[in-house]
Amino acid sequence: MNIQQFQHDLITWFKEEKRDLPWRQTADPYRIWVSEIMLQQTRVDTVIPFYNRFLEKFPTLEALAGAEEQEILKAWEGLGYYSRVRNLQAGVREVSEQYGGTVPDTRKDISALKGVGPYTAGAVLSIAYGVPEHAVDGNVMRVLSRILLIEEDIAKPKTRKRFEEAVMQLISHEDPSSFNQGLMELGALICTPTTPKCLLCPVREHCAAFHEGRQNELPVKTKAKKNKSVSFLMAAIRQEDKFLVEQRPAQGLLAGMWQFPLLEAKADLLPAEAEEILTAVLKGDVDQAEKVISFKHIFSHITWEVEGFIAGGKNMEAPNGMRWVTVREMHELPMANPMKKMIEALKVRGVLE
DNA sequence: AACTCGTGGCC
DNA sequence: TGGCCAAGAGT
Repeated sequence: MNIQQFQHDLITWFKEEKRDLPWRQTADPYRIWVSEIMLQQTRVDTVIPFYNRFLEKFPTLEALAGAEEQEILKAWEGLGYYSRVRNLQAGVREVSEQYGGTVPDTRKDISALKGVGPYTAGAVLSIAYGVPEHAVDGNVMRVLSRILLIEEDIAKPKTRKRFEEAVMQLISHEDPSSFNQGLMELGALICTPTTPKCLLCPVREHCAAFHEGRQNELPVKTKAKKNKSVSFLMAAIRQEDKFLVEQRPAQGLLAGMWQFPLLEAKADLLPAEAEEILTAVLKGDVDQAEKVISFKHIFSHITWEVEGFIAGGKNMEAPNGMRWVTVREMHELPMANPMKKMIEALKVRGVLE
């Protein structure tokens, strides 16, 4: 492989064909950092509106450092992987306090920040500071597995190191940013998971898999195991003009998000059974239960099968960790999709505005 | 190393 | 429609 020629072909193509994305309009390390966190396991088209809103609300590192947790969660609502934004804020606060607000420019220092792993460290270093450091994501592993004909399983953690070493051999020291982004852009536009567009590829002459006609066999990636299912009872309990809501635990799935009371329960609950369970668990007078919706919500590793009920409460105190809120107040709270599905069902039913 | 942690789009 | 995926990190 002629490395100089490869760098030139990749970088020239990238500068010519790169998409016009919001985070390519800035040199602000904070903004590039935010984009890299949002883009983790998330599609570009999904990220764009979140990125724009988020930076309108938190335009500077200090603005994010000073925000309330509920505020940042609300800004992240609907994007998923909510620990990302908590870790991002923790990292930002550390930069504010330990580095005077300037994002550090060495792998050692930036990697020590919350939420900044090997990929994000290299991405921010190369894109914001022009440091020749590897930034190996799924795109890069796919692209280089083909170009270099690497047959190791990219689903295995150990394999990433092999690609990091490869990038350090190949990376341009004149333009590390365009080189790293070029590899990712190539993976997104040309060297796609299925049916790569080799005839449009700017580096196909450097590609070992293309020369052997084996581009469709790579990368090697073992399949993920499929997820399990759990049944829940979700209850919108109305008392006067308020509904009972609870905050999820600070750790784990959808940490810190708000929802109608949610209880693990058997499938196909009757309204009477739901009333009985709710009365016992909430230690209150719950009546008039009616089923509103039944839906599946598929997370990456688990599936919720939710049966949603509307019910009435009488002279109930809010149990620990729960609150009575008006509909207006409810909409200020960060809520994940299962809760939103229930709210939508209540709107359809005319229970909610 | 294996598992957790969301969402929406695609075929 | 179910499986797979998309600029990963924390534990």
